[in-house]
Amino acid sequence: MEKNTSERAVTLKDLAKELGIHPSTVSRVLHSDPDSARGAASEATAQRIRELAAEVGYSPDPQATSLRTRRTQLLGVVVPRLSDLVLAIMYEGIEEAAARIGYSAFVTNSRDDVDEQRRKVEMMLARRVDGLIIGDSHLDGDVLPDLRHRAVPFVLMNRRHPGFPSSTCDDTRGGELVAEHLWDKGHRRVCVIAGEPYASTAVDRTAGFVDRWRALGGDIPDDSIVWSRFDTQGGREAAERILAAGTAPTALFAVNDFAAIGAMGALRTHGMAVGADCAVVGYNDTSLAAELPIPLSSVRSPMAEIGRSAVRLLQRVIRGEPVESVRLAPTLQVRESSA
Amino acid sequence: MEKNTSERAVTLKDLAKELGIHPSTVSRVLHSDPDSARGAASEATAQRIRELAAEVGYSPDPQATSLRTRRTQLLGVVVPRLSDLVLAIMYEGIEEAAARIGYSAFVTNSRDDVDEQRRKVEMMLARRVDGLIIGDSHLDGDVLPDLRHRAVPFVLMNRRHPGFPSSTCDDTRGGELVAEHLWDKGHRRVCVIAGEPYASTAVDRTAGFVDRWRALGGDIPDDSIVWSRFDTQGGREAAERILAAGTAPTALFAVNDFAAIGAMGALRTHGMAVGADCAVVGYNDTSLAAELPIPLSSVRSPMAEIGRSAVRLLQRVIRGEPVESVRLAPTLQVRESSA
DNA sequence: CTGAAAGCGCTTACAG
DNA sequence: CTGAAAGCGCTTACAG
Repeated sequence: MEKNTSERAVTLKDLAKELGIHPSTVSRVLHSDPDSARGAASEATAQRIRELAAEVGYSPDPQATSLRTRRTQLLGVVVPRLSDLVLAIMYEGIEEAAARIGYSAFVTNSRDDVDEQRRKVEMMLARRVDGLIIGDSHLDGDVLPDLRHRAVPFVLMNRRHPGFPSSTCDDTRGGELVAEHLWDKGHRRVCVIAGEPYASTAVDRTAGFVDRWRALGGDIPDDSIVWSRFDTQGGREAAERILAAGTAPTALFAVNDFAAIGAMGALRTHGMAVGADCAVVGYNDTSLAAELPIPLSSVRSPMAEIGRSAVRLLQRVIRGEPVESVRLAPTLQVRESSA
Repeated sequence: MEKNTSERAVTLKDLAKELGIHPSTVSRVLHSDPDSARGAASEATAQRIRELAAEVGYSPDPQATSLRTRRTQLLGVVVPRLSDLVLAIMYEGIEEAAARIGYSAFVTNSRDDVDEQRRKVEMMLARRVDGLIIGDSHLDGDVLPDLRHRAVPFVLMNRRHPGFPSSTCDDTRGGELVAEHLWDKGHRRVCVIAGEPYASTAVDRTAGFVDRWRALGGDIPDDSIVWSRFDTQGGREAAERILAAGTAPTALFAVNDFAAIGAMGALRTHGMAVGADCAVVGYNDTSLAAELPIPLSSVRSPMAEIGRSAVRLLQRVIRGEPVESVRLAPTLQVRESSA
């Protein structure tokens, strides 16, 4: 039998015919793990089968296998956008963890649009994924109860939602860390570039900061909290609004590194020196933060681990085991922007 | 028939039984497009079928369909890493263009490692994708001839390789644009942060710059070209090497925005003002460039369009039609960093 | 216009 | 230890 280079892939039947045995025997051998022959076939037969399979590069047709077993070994992942570095890193964690347990990850962008999210989820289900990792959950979203009602195995990632299992950073704690740091540095007039109000990440980081700030005795009026897009431009616009509003703060907390970078740009435009005139702290400690011309202080969240942990969580859900949400601890990296 | 909320999905057979007709009739109707009944069934029957299908939310099992048709409607995409913003944006273009023609995109990271690349390609083929978009081609790579020999439909994206169809930016032209710009601004002592020598993007951008520079009458010794990683840290390290080497250049061309940002950091560390003391130009014009504290000049490449174009190219390859590589035109965005 | 049959490539009880 | 059969959910010639 030649190594296969033609159109048609080698099938179980081809192997069986070549060896003069029944396809079911080949199947049995190839699906029990090598050491435990488990009565699948005699060791001699098993060896002949495995040798031939390796020689011709046999790879079972996953469509046929799925049709029979009712499992696709596919994990669907829905994120707002992979061009958000934070989600891209989490996805790398997902891909790695999924591969380790025999799944492939299948990812799609929803642009943080609820209609698109619903369409993409349906697309994933139409593809018959074994489970779903939702990375774009909205606090007011209604797709989750529907998924639960349809008994679809799923977990949330990055953003949490009360009542559903999730793998996230402890964003409340992250906000607290920033409040403590800026308070210690003597800042008393601070503003928060808070992100999108529909995302738990934004809400929790902001709430963690504000609550801790007030507990420390600080004052922070509501109009010091400016909701914004998560990206660089959103951060710049939010900072512009803050600086236009009157007395400039001595420190800014942006709940996202990219928003923080945008804010740094706005400060410079207004002739203010980042660090000296106004401290800036970001969130996620993306690889850029440490390398910026003025290195950015940032809350480090274990992004890849959040992705890996989501996979482990989902695996338990698929198996019907009880699960507990995971909230991973953040740490603060202090750099020149707020030193 | 109730809307399906149980474990088992509704099948063609279920629909047929409910309507008292044969499954093959249901299949025929559901697969011819609505307006052209094309003798699939009487209009009356067709209508009943479509209504019931919509009512119960029938979605055909793609595994069963694939097994029968020998097509998965899956496009495999291999990229170095989605956490590289450039690839993430290209992937968004791929996803959109693929959906438009009835395919789903299935993406994986290879970390720019040749072994990993081979593994990931094999994984994609084992999943029986209908075609492959290779975004991590190495100039010295040998996986491409093997793929061609096995008659796998594939195209390259972002990085080209002589003899294989690709969708890329005209990187040579991009390098030329930068040379012309810096020359016009009066710079005569320039260095190139050149990226990885195995990537055609790096090689072409650098060659385009150098060749044009010399054609303009400029001098650029070989040790002014410093190979580097594509990321921020790689750019910083390269710039450090350049600054340590002796006479500082008056301009730096980094073949990647992130490398350019790292270089800006290194300049600042050495007390040099970006723009005033040393111009910096990047490549790709990622969303960050315009929003940086010192806005970065950058060659704009049509990233999403490169992805979309790769899909169209691949579709032609899958159909067995002749294809021509696509090289999309770049434009230069001049900003404060080199104004 | 519609039905009946075969078969895509697997897995999995069930015999023997 | 191995074979034979059934069936997962589709599509597609082939009849009539």
